[in-house]
Amino acid sequence: MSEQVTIKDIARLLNISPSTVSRALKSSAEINKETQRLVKETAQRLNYQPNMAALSLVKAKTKSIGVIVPNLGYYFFSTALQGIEDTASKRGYTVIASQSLERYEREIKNTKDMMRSSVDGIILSLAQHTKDYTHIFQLQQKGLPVVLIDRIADELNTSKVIVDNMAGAFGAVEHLIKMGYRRIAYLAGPPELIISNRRKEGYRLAHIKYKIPLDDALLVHCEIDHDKTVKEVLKLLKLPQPPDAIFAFSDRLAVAAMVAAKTKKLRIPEDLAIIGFNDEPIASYTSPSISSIHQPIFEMGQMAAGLLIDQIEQGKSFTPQTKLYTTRLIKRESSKKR
Amino acid sequence: MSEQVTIKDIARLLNISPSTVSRALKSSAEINKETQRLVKETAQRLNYQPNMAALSLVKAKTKSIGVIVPNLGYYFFSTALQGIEDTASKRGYTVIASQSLERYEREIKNTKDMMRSSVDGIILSLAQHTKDYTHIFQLQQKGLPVVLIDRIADELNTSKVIVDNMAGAFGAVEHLIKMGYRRIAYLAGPPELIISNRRKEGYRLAHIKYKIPLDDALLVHCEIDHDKTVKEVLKLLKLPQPPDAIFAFSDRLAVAAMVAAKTKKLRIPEDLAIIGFNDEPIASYTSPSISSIHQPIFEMGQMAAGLLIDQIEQGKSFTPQTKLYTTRLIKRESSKKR
DNA sequence: CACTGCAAAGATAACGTTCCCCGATAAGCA
DNA sequence: TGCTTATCGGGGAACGTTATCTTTGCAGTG
Repeated sequence: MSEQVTIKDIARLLNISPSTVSRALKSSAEINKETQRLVKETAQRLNYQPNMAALSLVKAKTKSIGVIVPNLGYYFFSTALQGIEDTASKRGYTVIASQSLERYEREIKNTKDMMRSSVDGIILSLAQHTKDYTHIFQLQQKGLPVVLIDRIADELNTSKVIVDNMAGAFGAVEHLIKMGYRRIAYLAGPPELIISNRRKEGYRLAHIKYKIPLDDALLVHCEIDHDKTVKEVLKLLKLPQPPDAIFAFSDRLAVAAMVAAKTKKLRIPEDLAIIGFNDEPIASYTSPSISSIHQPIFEMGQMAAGLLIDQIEQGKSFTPQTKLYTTRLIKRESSKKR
Repeated sequence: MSEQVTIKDIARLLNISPSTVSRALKSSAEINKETQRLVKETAQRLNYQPNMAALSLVKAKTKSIGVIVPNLGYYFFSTALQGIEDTASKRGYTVIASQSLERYEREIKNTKDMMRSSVDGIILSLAQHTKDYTHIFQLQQKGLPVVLIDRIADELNTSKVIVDNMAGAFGAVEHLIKMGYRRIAYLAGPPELIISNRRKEGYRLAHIKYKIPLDDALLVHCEIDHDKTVKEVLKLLKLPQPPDAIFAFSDRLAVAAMVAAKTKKLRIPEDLAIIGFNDEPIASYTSPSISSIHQPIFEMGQMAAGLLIDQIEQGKSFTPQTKLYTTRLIKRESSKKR
């Protein structure tokens, strides 16, 4: 139950004043080298740990950043969190993570909680249905830096870390086309999701480039829910002119598509090719394995934390930046040439 | 950039002393009802938020708890975290989550970081290879309550939240036996994992009860790694007397087993039945869907947080408790009668 | 009318740290 | 010798809150 050692304890022990100890510990120039050595040595010996609460109080900074993501169970977010933690810890910051569980109200509550625990800044990925941004404006009004990652909104003037969704989708669809598929469905995410819409744009452009007609019947929006998605895909497969390939918004949806196809006894990829997005581990666990679009998620997390901390430390002289990462096509069995 | 409102501001505005405001806000009995109303009202109006740093300083409590788990990408841990956040937030605590990524050194670093940010207590799930517990003893020596969840160690005298692994495994194997399978392999986790060993015990007992001979060749340990597991299962299937069923330590391993079986063109469950553990979503996404052992993960998280906070608030009068949850057998396609 | 008792609220110290301002000592300079 | 100037440290306030101790004012009592 050892009481925490404080600066005062060290001061008393060495018969110097607390101010001196404080300055010695941060290697201030106006303290004798010898004294500094002595102070640092005893601090070490007594296992002195600075009291963060006191520090926060006087500096009005907590050296902690908040992270709010839809769901840490998603591969994307738990991986991004690893990247965030990585640079945060390297730069001396603590991470407070929370999940909105895709619910707008929870996102609000989480931001409020973050403000209460007075983080120095927030990394946010919007919940599925968030379309009112007053909670974020409030943060900015309070002077709290915000960085958006992946699930961004154009209306917000913050730093943003994203992947080139349009190019990624274009590449996926182009790949399917080159492999000989012509009737390609897009299993989109919820219509509110800006990233899903960007991918739709890429899907569209690929069709235009290769002069393949677009068919609205092949565009279906799905909630991020396995069972509902399976049903949507079954409907798709019952069309008079069913698709011969599916480009899915995420690997999870791609898996659902595969399940649906299997219940209809379709062969993959011969009868139906599938490609997903994210390059989640699950994509390579299925049989056949699922082609996907890879994003550098860990690095994106690192970048988000870096941008946030830069802004925290530079203050209002910092101008929000948008970092766009490029994707990589991962070819697997589910999209082989037919 | 609105400066934070403090108790002093309210005091100045109402021409009363800060002490009065403080007491009024916490509804102290020795403050006039009318004054209390007034204070609370203006606090509300000015959107007063107590300064946590100041509070921590005077109370020597931070109202935050640390969570260290192997990987938030695992369904178990992200779900448990939801439960933890749920009761923590209900009881006024902030959660600081971090991942050891199954690495012992990271677990150490994380505990150190937690001590630095002076959390009031820690919920921990051990990394795969952790077998030296000095970092945990240090925490306890500092007077920091610790609760272990799922990945526990018998050597540690802390509260523990676990599932009855032995009974769960027994039920899984018994189910396979009742469905007509006789040569059941156990795809165990790493040998260090106590929960894997408990499940082995259940596996063993079921064999004894039903008088089925045990065969060491049917017991293989796997890292928590898809590809390696696939290889292990392929080896298993090449045995002179291959298994007709597999009980996997986790649903992830079960999925790997299924992939391996499919490359050998085995029919599931006719040629090889499979049952997993955890009842992860992935288990129902595969085709055929995978039977599994369900654990009340969210509730376990809630319980862990509850126990921890109880201990934090009761101090040393609290005696560590172990909460044992029961599992539930979820029957799906992969273990149908042959 | 003086005294007691009590309700209500003010004053002050304390938590651990930093930072600004000042004091002491000794060296350098004219 | 008397002055300035570094060099090195000390003193004390401040950050926002709570807890302990006092003070104030007023009603009730005999």
